[in-house]
Amino acid sequence: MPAQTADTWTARAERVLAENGRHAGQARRAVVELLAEQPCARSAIELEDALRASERPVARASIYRILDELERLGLIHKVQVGHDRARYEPIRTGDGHHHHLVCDTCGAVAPFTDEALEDAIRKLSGRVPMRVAEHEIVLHGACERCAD
Amino acid sequence: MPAQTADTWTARAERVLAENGRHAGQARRAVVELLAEQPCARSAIELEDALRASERPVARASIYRILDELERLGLIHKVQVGHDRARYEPIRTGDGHHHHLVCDTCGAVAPFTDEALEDAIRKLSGRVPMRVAEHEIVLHGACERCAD
DNA sequence: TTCGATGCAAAGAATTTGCACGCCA
DNA sequence: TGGCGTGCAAATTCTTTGCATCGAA
Repeated sequence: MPAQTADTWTARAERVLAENGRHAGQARRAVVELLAEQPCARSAIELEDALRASERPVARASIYRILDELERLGLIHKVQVGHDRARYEPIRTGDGHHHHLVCDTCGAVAPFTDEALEDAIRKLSGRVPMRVAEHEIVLHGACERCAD
Repeated sequence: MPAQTADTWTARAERVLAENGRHAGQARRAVVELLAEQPCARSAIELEDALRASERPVARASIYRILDELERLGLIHKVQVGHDRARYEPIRTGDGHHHHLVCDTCGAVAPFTDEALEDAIRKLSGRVPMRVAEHEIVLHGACERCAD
């Protein structure tokens, strides 16, 4: 049940923030709750728009600061899908990590997972001249709606 | 021999440009030749710096226009490695396509290839709710120099 | 001589920083 | 009360556009 997953992440986020001596501001709470509801990565601007339309608008600078902090605390991932701005999404402990499909026509972003792909990455990581910490995979193309 | 590969790409670029009714300007020639020498993806700013230090400086706006045109003609790829600016690299017909390793410490970018990975992507592409045209894979971590 | 090519400056868009004030622990 | 939290405006950085001029076919 996705609602519970969201709650869990929200709760963990609040806890981690508190443990790190952060006060509980309203702007940050609004951002955390909004992030928890997202099905996939969102940009700072998208979050700002959604918040402006809500009951708790948050200044753009605050959004960037909050996102930056959440990333440093390991609560969200900053991903560079599409050829434009950065996007952010919660790191949930339950569901494994996923990658992204990007429609180059309408800009839609959707998640996908593939174990064979992860396996290939794992094996590959040992053979490469680098200590691999993360990986990011983006498939570009036309989504079902735009392909027709 | 890499020099020949570079020559081949340069020649193809000049040909494609001519076929599309483009005049042969000096700024564009300088950019094309510089791109041909690069071992991996470069940003517009990096190209500008290299050109300013050379005998044929090119205005930044011209560099962006040239890169944009080369991309539209299918001569270079625009890739979003790292969490920052866009990078560009020639599309050579000979050597297959590759992906990127990015050092999060020093920012270095290096290419790698892996057939198992490509295979996984090919198989995956059919199962996904999208007509996949391209894919981009980036491994983040610490390069050999920075890992020590 | 006709367009494309290019430089320079200004405009834009995304992101960051400085500073003063407000609010939580 | 002290320090984090937040908003607003200004500053940065990367990229694009407007416009006048130069150069290649």
